[in-house]
Amino acid sequence: MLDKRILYFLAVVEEGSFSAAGKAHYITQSAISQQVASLENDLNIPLFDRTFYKPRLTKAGEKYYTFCKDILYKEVDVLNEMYKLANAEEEILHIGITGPLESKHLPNIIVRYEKLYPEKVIKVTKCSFSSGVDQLLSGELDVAFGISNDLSYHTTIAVTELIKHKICVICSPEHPLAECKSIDSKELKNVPVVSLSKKSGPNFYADFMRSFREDGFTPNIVKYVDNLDELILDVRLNRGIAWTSKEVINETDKVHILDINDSHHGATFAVGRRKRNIREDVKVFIELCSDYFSTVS
Amino acid sequence: MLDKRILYFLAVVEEGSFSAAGKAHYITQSAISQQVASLENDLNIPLFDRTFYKPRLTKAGEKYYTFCKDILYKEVDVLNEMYKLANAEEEILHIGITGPLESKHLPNIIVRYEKLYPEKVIKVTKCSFSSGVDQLLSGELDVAFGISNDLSYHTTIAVTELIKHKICVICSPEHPLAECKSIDSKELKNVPVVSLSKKSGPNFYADFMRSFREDGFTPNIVKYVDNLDELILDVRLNRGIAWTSKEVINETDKVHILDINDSHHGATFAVGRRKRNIREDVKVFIELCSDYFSTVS
DNA sequence: TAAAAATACTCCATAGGTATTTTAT
DNA sequence: ATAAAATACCTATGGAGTATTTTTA
Repeated sequence: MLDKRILYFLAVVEEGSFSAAGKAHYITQSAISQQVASLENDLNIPLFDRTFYKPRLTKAGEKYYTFCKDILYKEVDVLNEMYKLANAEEEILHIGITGPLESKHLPNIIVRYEKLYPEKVIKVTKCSFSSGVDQLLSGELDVAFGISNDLSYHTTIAVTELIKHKICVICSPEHPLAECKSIDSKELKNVPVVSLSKKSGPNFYADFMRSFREDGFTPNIVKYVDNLDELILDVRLNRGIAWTSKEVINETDKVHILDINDSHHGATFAVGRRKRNIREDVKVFIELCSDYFSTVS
Repeated sequence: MLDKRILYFLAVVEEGSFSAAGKAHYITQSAISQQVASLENDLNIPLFDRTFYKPRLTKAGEKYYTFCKDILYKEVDVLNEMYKLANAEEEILHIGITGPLESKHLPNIIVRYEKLYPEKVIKVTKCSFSSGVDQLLSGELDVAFGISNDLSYHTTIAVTELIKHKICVICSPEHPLAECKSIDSKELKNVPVVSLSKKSGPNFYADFMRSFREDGFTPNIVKYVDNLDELILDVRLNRGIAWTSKEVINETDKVHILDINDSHHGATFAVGRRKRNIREDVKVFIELCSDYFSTVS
């Protein structure tokens, strides 16, 4: 995409005169004269020797002609490559996961997705509730699983809720509470608690604390951790009890699960994407998630 | 000299936003938006992903950015080279010669010219009166020696007269006229004549024939030749007599020279250049010729 | 709240046209 | 005599500004 004046210049060279160049571009000789003169003026170098009947390239003009033609030829190739790039769909689907729920169910969803998009490559990244959101916003991730509240906090993220977590309390088998099957919230008032940190999900955390207020007490939090694996480990080591959901606990975790009778705690497992991400396969992936989880619960 | 829109595009990439690009070019964000959009529209390829707060290059956009930057870098070099070419003077002086007068005197003029322009290269070309003019007009020659009348025939040629030819008739030593030192024109009425052809100099020829009419008779031309060497040869071979000038005849030509008492024949030796050839050294060269011949005669 | 981009609308700078002169062929 | 280029002058298109809305951060 060269300056129009250069295209006129090239036409003068190729047509042999300003008038002929004008005809070739369906404009007047006058316009060609003016524009080429303006080009020469900007370059501060004469391109034509006008002392003959028809204009002749100066040596500088010859150099410029070669240079410009070369650009035009190369531009054709570049534009072709660009056209291919523009029409080639992104071949990677970047998925962010946060915990064991994804580990359990994601393979089933991916199998369906790959049937629809066999040429796509899937890259899965482990992240926290908050880093998942950040990476959605920055474009590093196409979809991120997590807690509905954290995903919903950003207006640019479209959230699709998948299943409601069944909130429970877990404790070490050595913990006194390991005797019970269920318990009332108030009885947990002074019990040492391990919690996910604010950093790992600001909204999850705010929600968590609000729920305690609604339950009518302030928890005795003795330790903060940044992810679920650490949380479960600390519970097993009997550092405290923890609020979590039944869905994320496995047999192998060797922790005791207590139902809570009157809790305001709650969380919804969801998947998010940037609203303005227009990729069709991303939307389809989320539909697949939605369909899958509707049959699971 | 790329399209202005491309410079805006590059600025958006480098400044990181349309507004910043506007500031960099002292125009509004609106203008940048419009022009970049117009560029994308012409290319029919999006250059930016506008779904984020700030624009991000698409893959095609990255390719285009690299391509355009590359052109800009190369253009700097090309313009430098062009600037040198534009300011470098032409190093060759093309001189056209027609006969022995130049062979005799040109070396003396060239010596003076070379003192003034030691870096110039001189190229000498033998030509006829008419081809000398043609080559002046086409630019192949910078200066051409010849007959004033032929040079003057073209309004675009500046003619500088050098010396008037002393017209004489030459004949073979075996010719009856070889007895005489001078002769009246009318006595040559029926004598066989060799003449330079019309082709070798249309105006010289027309002039030649007009002079005969003024002398009062039509010459008995038996042969036409295209240059002086052939003319002298034919005279020596006694094919006929010939009108020429004393200045172009040497001892070694072994022809007899007759003065003519009442001839209207005449010719002026001159040097011509294209009027619009603005080279200083060409003008100086002709001044040197003029000065030189003013001292010779 | 602030900053960015798009867009509708407006204005004017300049690309292009008209008419004429000059010059080359 | 013809065709070309330059130039003065004029017209109108499109580049740039203003104001506003929408969106992101």
